[in-house]
Amino acid sequence: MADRRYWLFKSEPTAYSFADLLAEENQTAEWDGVRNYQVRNYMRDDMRVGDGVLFYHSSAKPMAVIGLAHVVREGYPDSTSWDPAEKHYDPKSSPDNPIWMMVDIQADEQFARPVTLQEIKENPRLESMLLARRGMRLSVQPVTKEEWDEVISLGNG
DNA sequence: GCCAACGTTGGC
DNA sequence: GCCAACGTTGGC
Repeated sequence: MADRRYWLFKSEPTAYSFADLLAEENQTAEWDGVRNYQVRNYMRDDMRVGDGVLFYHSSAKPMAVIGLAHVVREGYPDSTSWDPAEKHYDPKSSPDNPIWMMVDIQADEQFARPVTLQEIKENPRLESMLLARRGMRLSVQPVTKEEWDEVISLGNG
């Protein structure tokens, strides 16, 4: 697993929380609904089975990384994109020309305590985390090995 | 509830 | 191909 990569997935817990993921069968869910090209490209080109996922609650109390998951299925077409009944329906997408991708993730563990956005911003070892950057709105972000290790040591330390 | 940041859209 | 308008994100 020398080239294992790490990611941060954002979710508003009122829409989908880490507890929701834990409640799924096999603690596994499709990460559908992504409608941003940069994130689509991460999912299509860079994510591999086994990659680590920091699960982050946005617009929440607290705003924090709350637990860990990992990728269990690599990028494949997001079927919700061509379903008119879906919230994130995109008429340009079809089964023959999918446009949007999703991956599956499986929960590993909830942290002993949430690692808040505030402490991430205040931690010099995490100052380069994309999450802490002004205006950074990507719902899926790459995370370095150093950042991954530091966040875990805060959450479980 | 506000609004800055930023991606997307569409007129030209 | 430019860029103003618009919609969304997401912290504050």
